[in-house]
Amino acid sequence: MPARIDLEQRRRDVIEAAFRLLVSEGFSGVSLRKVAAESDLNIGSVRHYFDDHRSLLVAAVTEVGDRMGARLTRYPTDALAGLTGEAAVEALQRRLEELLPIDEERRVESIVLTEFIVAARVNPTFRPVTEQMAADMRLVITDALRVLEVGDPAEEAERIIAVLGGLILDSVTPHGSLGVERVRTTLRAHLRSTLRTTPAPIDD
Amino acid sequence: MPARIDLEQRRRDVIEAAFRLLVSEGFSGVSLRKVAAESDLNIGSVRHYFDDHRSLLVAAVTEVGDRMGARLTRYPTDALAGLTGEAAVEALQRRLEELLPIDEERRVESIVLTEFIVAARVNPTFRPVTEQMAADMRLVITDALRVLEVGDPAEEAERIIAVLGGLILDSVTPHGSLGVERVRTTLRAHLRSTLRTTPAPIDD
DNA sequence: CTCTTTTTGTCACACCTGTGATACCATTCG
DNA sequence: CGAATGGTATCACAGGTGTGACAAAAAGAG
Repeated sequence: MPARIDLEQRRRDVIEAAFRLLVSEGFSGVSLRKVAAESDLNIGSVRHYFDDHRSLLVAAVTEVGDRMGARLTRYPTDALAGLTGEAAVEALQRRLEELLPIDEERRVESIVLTEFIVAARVNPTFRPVTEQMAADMRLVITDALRVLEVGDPAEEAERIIAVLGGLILDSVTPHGSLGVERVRTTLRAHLRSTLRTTPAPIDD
Repeated sequence: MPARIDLEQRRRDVIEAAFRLLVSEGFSGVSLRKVAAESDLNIGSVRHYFDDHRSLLVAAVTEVGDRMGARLTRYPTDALAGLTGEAAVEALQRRLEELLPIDEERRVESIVLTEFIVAARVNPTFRPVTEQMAADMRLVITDALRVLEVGDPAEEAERIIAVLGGLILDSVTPHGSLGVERVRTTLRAHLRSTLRTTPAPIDD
């Protein structure tokens, strides 16, 4: 059987093309014909690697989910044990910056993820992936805060998740001109306040 | 000339129908024919009140922008002057809850706004409105923090905006099962920390 | 070589979209 | 009354969509 073609690689290429379309045209711009053109393939070929339009999209959201999951677990939580003050802030900051659109690669993933999250509101097909991601994120952050001995880790994790989500949406979408530096410093400020570094200078 | 029909009211009805479609089917579900069906009108009538598909959407995003703007300026900022502690938290909380999807009306507006914000990333048509909204929000919150004599109001406003955005996205989208109560308490917790009420109970 | 299986390519179909161009109705004005 | 105008209703067209059904090509297996 002629299996010259690396099937997995081809699928990856097609998904990558879908990512580019997601970025440039948004969710509704990802049609089979456009994906075929973007990946320099015939629509017949694309349909050979993906049964459906739907299954292509599911593969795409799964891919971005996997990548985000990998970013989440890149740094072991145990390594946070014992850290305090600015060292704790920096360690946590490094972990969470993995999820922020601070470079082109992460920007693409953030956009793709955002498009799917919004699409999932109406299209239940994508919910398993987005819900799994949200659950993983909640768990990892909560655990990290617990190891760092933060009071009420669940509540503080909720706030951090909200901050992350807001920052991602703001910087990905062009309504606030929220630059990379601003995103990072805003996150850092929030982490400092969460970890109760800088003991609240009250000025009166 | 037979002007029996209240033109503005009709336009409002159509926009309301567009809102319902935005909620139930998302941005790409808002077609002229569907809007016509949803508003119990003929497509010819819809096109009589709105030249374009595009101009209908612009009218819709403008409407939601106006409503959000009204919510932002509902409470005068001056009324915050002199407030401290829990009173300040509650006052600010009440203002900001206007923007959160805490009831059905606000939920619809949040969804509509979210759909347009995401759409605006790729479709520059909607940017003027979304950018104006973001600017207004930034200004109002910054002013409020200034009146409440918070240090570095701009930076703290940025964080509050991020929290609001994240909470809205999380509660509107079904990936985290973030209930109304949880949204409110999370916001309140953040405002308490911003206004430095509850002087950080460290437990060791 | 032939056979088999993968990969590519092409039609056609039904459906939905926005839109241009109308016609028709109804009501108010002169 | 007639006429003008706001409102309603259709039709047709070009363009895009996913998909079913194929055929053609290409390359390893025997």
